[in-house]
Amino acid sequence: MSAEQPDMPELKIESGSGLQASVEPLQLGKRLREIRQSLGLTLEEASQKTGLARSTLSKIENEQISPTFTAVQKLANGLKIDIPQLFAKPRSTMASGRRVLTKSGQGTPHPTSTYEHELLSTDLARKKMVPFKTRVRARSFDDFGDWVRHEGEEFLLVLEGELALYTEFYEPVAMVAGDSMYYDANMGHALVSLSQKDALVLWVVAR
Amino acid sequence: MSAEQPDMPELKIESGSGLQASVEPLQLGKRLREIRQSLGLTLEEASQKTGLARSTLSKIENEQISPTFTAVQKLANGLKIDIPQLFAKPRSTMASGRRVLTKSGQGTPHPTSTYEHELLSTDLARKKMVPFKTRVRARSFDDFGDWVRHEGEEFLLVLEGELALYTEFYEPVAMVAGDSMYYDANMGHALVSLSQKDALVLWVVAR
DNA sequence: CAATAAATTAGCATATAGGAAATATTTCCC
DNA sequence: GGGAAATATTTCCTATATGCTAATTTATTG
Repeated sequence: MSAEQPDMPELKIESGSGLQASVEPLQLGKRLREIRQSLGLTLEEASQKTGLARSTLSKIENEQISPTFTAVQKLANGLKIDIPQLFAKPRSTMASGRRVLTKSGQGTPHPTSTYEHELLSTDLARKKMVPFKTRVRARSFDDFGDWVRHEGEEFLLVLEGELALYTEFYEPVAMVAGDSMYYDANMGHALVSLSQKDALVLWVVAR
Repeated sequence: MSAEQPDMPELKIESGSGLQASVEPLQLGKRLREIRQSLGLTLEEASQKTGLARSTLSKIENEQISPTFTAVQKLANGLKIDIPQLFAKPRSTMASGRRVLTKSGQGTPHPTSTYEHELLSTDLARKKMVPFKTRVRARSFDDFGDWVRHEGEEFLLVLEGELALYTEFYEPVAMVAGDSMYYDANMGHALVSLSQKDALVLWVVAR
């Protein structure tokens, strides 16, 4: 990490987690039981599939023991589930019909020395994407202390003006309104306005 | 699924996963060491933060023992990482410095009876997001046979004109240039131009 | 090269997980 | 309801993870 002027300083672009410090009990046992039962398996069958003893499975499900990592691997392997999924919180039936409107100019402001961000759809948590409009104040690459770099992929659409996109591994490229760019955000990147007026862009980030 | 006029018929919107059956070794020890070192912690410091003995940490990192799940919890807790992340594979395509520019109007056309899509960044595979500009030809909700519905989440920004966004669980809402909307795409949705000229929007979908 | 810090290993004590079999509980059929 | 089969839980023993202390090895640094 470096980025003197990160796109979004305090805004952690994280996956679907939302809160992270939430010390949830994470009841592995209950979780496992749900999975096993949803597969229609008895302890005996699960035992055969995983190579773990019936009794061990029972104890794990009842939270009487804390399984070893190798045991967890056997579980995941035998029941055809991947480990992150095992620990991911019970995915709140991600159906939902969420919807949030942001009227023009009514986003959440987030100014920096080089960019002037307007975060969109901020009152929706657990988004896969983070959209924001940005007015590019920078007029030279030197306005940035270092490359901006972060996890994920980024889509950029120029809304107004003219600008140059600097990227770590390519020559700078000029862009005008209507042009768009898709790039890996861990590659250093930075925008510089070329027009008299600040260029305006739409940015969408996905982790 | 229903959608007589799906946003993007043949285009599979997939995440960055790609293969899934890859039976990776999942070397927890190595992973943990990376994390600890990237935090600039010594074993002793990590020990204090996690409550696990120095020697135990060493053994775990060197894969001499298979940590208990409670140990893993202490690890995750003490080092401020969440468990799924601990087990997520080291993201293969992680590095990469992909970049693709689409000049205004140079996207891939994809017309339907209600929408006129221009797909952006099409020559980049395995994207987390699928961006496209769309000219909304529909002038009435009846122009659609049924709701458009698909996996994932969708971000919508109105670029030109005026339109109404119909969604399954809400009243229709009018939007003008600059307005944006974020919604779950499995909720039925459809756009209808209200202005004389067709409205123009930017759409970004993430699975 | 010396001095120091950090990491690995060893040995031992203890807590706890894992496996096999006994016991308890539930399910289901008559 | 009773009894048998299936399923789950508990018991007991062994294997192993964890903590502690300390010794040894391996970086780091001046």
